[in-house]
Amino acid sequence: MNLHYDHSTCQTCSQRFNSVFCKAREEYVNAINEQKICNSYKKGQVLFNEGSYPFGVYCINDGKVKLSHQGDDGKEQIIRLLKAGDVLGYRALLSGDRYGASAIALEDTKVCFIPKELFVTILKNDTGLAFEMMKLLSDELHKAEVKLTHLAQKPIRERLAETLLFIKETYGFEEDGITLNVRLSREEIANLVGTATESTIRLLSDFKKDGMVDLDGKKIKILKPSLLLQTANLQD
Amino acid sequence: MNLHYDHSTCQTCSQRFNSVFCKAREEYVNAINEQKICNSYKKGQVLFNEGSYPFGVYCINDGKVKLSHQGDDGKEQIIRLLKAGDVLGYRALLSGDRYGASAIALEDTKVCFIPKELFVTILKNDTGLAFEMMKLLSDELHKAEVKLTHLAQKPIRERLAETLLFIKETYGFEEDGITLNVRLSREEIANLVGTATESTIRLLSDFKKDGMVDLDGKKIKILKPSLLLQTANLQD
DNA sequence: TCGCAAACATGATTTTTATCATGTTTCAGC
DNA sequence: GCTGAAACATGATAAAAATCATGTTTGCGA
Repeated sequence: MNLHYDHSTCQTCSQRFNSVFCKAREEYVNAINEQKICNSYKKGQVLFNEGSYPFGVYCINDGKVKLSHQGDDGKEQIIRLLKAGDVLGYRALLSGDRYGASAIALEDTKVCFIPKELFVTILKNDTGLAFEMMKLLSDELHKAEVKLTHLAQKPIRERLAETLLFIKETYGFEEDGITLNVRLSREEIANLVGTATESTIRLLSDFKKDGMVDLDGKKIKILKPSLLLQTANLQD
Repeated sequence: MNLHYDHSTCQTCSQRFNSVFCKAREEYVNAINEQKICNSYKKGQVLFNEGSYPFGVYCINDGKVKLSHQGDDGKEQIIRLLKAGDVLGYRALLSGDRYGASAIALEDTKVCFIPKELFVTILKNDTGLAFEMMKLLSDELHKAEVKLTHLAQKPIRERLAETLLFIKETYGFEEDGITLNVRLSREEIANLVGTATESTIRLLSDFKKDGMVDLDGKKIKILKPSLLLQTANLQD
């Protein structure tokens, strides 16, 4: 047991400067602190399932989570990658909808749950937070639209390079400064890129041959970010 | 000049029951009525350009507009189709960002412009409208995520069928009850589906052979919606 | 209404990507 | 450390889709 970890108050939460919720007025931060429910999820465990109704929002205190949408043929499509400080579950709640995707822990993860009523009450009374939520939604919408365009127009090689850079941006490196700080299977990377697992494996081998990355099991080292960026062929 | 058309007041606007803005409190509807600027755009004219900064939001009074995003290689990707009552330009404004896409009139279109300051003031003071905006953003985000998954996982034939049904849902039929009530070039349909123009032309011919649609220049008639739906292979 | 450019159409070919098959490695659990 | 299942890897093949080429139609402006 890790005695240094303490999520008993939002005031001492390790994410108190990262989350959107830290932008709420103090009285509401206190209310969240009183009503939140903290939970731990082991790698692979499900926070919520696509198709079920939301009863609150989640804030990641520590760990990593994937949001994945089930395609019509049952194939997974990873929609978003989330890290400490990120909020999830708000989309369905604000739409008044079922969850459009499932949230699954990519590693052992600590999460605070904020009940729907409290979340809505705060949004109603705290204009600042409401604007933050609108900004968050707008940013996500923009990212989705860009990804959509790339999915429609770019070859898989470019999309894989872009995805590796995206993972780097999201989770960063380990202490060595080159190893991606997350363990994703080839299949998960494929489901992020939107391609077949074999194509991903093959292209990763190519990237290794080209000296852009190094592969060591699930560990992926980014050797030449600039070459990857060039391969991704991003203009905007 | 059409004497029957009158957009002088929001109270008599033909879209006063369709737009999100009609959900604002009365005092704000009056404020919008005073400050809005109405404009007409001819087919092909640009309402705003990707990359420029927003200074307000637009509400379509009459007509049709496409929102398209420029891919890295300059190829158009149509992100959204808009009709009377729809609002556009809010995404960039709420993100504090440049426009992520250009808005172009698909036919002669009448639009009301609402200045940024007014829009923000109303959102700050009218919680109901703020929630409506959050719902709007959430719904758009959900649609984008579903489209993203389909783009990644479904073959072009299914996506074209889905797109035709989507156009039907958005713009409906002409008086005859079968002709899609919008003129889109094959290239535009391709840029909506995310494929090459030739592939779209070929598949439309196939659909015609299969008796699902009829083609008469740019007019597309939906003969068998149920067969199209089956071809689209939608589960959700 | 004539001419002409753009849009539409279709065949041939090439490229890209998925699928299938098969072998190897890795790693969790005994 | 052994073992078996899952993940990784790679070659061969097939399918899907883009591109290239060429001809036809359409519709707009002079």
